[in-house]
Amino acid sequence: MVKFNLKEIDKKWQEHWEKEHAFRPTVDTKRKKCFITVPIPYPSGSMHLGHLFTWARADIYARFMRMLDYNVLFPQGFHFTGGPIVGMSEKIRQNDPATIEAFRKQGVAEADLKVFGEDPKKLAEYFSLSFIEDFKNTGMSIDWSRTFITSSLNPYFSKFVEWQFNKLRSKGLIYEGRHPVVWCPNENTPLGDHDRAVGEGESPIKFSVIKFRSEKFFFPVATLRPETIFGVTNLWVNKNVTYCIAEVNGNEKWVVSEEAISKLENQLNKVRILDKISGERLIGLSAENPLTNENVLVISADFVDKAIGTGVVMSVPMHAPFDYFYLNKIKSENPAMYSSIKPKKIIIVPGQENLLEMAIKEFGTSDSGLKAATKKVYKIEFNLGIMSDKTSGLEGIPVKGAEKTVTDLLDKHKTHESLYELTGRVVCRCGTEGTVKILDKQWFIRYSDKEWKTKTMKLIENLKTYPQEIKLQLLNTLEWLDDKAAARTSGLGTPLPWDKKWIIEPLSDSTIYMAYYTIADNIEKMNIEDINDATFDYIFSETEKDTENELVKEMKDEFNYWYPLDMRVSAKELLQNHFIFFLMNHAAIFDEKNWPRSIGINGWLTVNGEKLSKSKGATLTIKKGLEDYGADELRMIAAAGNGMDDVEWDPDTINTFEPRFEFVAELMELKKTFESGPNSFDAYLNSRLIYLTEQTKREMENFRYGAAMSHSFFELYNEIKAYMELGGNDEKTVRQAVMAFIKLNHPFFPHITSEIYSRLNTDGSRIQPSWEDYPSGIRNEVLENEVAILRNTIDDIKNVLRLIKRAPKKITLEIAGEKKFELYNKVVAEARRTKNTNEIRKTLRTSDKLLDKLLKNVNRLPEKELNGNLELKVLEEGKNYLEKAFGCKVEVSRNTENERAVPGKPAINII
RNA sequence: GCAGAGGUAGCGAAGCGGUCAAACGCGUAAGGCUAAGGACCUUAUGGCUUAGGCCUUCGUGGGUUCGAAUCCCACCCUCUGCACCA
Repeated sequence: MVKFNLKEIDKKWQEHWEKEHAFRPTVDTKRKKCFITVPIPYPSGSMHLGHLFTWARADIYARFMRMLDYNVLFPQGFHFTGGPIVGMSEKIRQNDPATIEAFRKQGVAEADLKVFGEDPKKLAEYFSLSFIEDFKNTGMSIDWSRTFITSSLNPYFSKFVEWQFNKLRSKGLIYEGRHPVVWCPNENTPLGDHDRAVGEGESPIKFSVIKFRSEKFFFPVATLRPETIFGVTNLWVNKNVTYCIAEVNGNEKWVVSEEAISKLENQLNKVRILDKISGERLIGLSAENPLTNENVLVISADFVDKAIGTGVVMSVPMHAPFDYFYLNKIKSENPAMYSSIKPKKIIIVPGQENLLEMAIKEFGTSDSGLKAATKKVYKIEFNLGIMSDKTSGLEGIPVKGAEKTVTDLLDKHKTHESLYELTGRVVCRCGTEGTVKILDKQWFIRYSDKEWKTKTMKLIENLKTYPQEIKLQLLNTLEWLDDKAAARTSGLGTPLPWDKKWIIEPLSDSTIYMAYYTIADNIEKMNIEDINDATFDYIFSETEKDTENELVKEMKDEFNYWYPLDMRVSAKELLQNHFIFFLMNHAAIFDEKNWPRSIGINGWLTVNGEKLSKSKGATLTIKKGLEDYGADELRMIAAAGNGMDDVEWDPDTINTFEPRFEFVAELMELKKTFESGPNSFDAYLNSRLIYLTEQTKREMENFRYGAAMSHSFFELYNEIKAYMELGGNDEKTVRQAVMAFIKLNHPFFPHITSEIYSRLNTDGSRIQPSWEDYPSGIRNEVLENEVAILRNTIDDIKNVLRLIKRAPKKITLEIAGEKKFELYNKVVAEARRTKNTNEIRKTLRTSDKLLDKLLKNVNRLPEKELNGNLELKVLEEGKNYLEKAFGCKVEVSRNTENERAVPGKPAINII
């Protein structure tokens, strides 16, 4: 019995690799190279099974490429840039129970916790080291001599990022501008999705503010549909709301709700409150529509919300259900005063003339009903509506285009501003209501740049993507990609070189660092003061200026050898943010020959139906996993899926790992019992080996490890077992099959395969398996068919025995005569061409019972012709197995007469 | 809302025009092996069937084809991303 001590084997080989520097490649221009990366993790917690899924895939790729004799570089750094690490440290210092509990759960000692609270850097370092340990313990073939951290904590890396940003700026791809963000007024910081207690996904939306002039001041109304200004019949205020009269930007007096004041201020307006006035007192005033110059009345309505917009609303009854309903209401309440107000229809939807009335009928006049009606009316009018003849000059143009025309017109009259509102309620984790703030003098990367996008499109077209579909998604993302704020005022990171109060934010400083790996070890040997933009220009560009500095020369050589990046592996959530920036920045900064070659994207891992997010993952850490399982066993996780779908990983699968390897290893120890004397089953197994090797390789190359492993691990194992069972007993064949098993599975399970390989490969010619001598050649498909027939026959016998419910005394198998095989093979040949039975009948021009039978199930015919003599031989050789399995005498013969004997289906007689 | 991916047996997951009642794995059941449990081995696992057969299935409803899990159309449902956030 072979028994493996997996823990010992893991340790043995990990130490071996470490000692040999097995994964620390050097520049060797004679060899083909392969450069692989996975996005740098943010070390704010422990590595969990979700991480392992992605990294195992990268490592399998790395090991596979090494077996194909590539010089493989697979380095790994850590991302310190950003806010959360600092935030966590802060929370620990404040004794936040939830945060502290989360760290304790991951096994962090109290003394360490204390240190985390004092210094965020220590926290990040702690988890970086923890990651490295987990990577090593799971057998990741990472070159640790090139690891680095980001942010100003690593001045060398900061120099590199400064070079990148200076470069982008010099190409005109960075500019200073303003930008609305969701803002926490308490913490004075932008509120990202992760910082919110309520309102994930909500964002600022731009309202038009149109100013209606009245005698003493302006009524600024906020609207999402400025084109409806032609249909305004009145303005709405709320009599129960307190309004402010305020001087805005020095020269105009506006009437707005009290709540609107801080919004205006946050959005870069200078506001001075002059007076406060009850909504009641605004009723009855009139104001001038800036486009139509009509005077409209100010009326009170309860639905006007002081917190939305300016607290002043324009009423467009024919296109807004709220306005329609409330106007009718006050008209009926006070006809004398308001009956003269006549709604105007300014948008026509062909075929839906009574759209608004129908919508109100459909949803009712409750608040929620009117809301639903509004949604419907807006949507239909926006998409299908056409401006009517009551819209001086805009008649006939679609609503879709009218908005811009109207705002342009209003701008010309200087009666239009804008105001951002949130698409929904946002509450900060600190409990404060979020709001919109416009950040001034913010730095942007011009990702909207047409020329840049075109260049990137070219890059993406030449990029190999696994799976294929993600290329389309990248191109689509490129289309809507807009400018991105590149810096913030808090968190770790590298300051902008020309404006040091800004810190470059994490998604922007992590776009080209893969190039940094090629120099990461050497650059730290330099004096930091000697490094400047010229150094990097020299290293990373084509220019062949000479330099005295040998070290810099070496870095240039390293870069030239290793770049471009051959493969980048990640989970799908990074595709439309990190990956697109990564590609765009490469297009901008590097020469075309250094653009990335391929990317591999995987889905999310679920375990027992649960997604492994950061919080859930805390309970499924690698450290916990390694307590129960060997490294290779955990690595079976890579088989969990092939494409971008979320994949469920079933830990029970692990149970099948050890017995299979034990069985395979045992085969070699038992070799003395093998008699030599190859038979059909040897040729059969060889043929299957060739097939499964081809399949495995193909799936490996396509980055489909689930499929690859199912061939290399499960199917191959089954084939070897079937071979033994049917009576194969040739030592050479078994050895070859075992070797194939070891080799094909080496990328997945490097420890145990190395162990078995080293035991088998006693001449010591090779330390690590290679694909150089994997089984190859031409398959014997006819033989494969015939063995399949033997197996089907076995099934059929069992089937029959079950039916007759008694033990057989004797079984005879009669194989069809040669004539039948001739006809059969003719049909098979025809069926390859067409499966149309009438056509086959026509070409063969024979009528025969057998032909009828075959044509009845055309689609069950094999691809290849059968051979009667071979069928006889295979069944003869399977006789031993049959006799043993069924416990009776078995006879195999050829019988031309037996009606039931059909090629591929011998007649079975049970006595 | 926009963009992309997907819905297959008890579960996970292959298959992407014809050897498809559907690979492979897990689970479950029976038998073997065990002092026993685990592991392991054998068999079964859509339904019916006393001779290898038949019938019904691949989100729902249509369509194309000699033939559809696979192609087309519509609908329902799920997942991912949508930016200052790693």
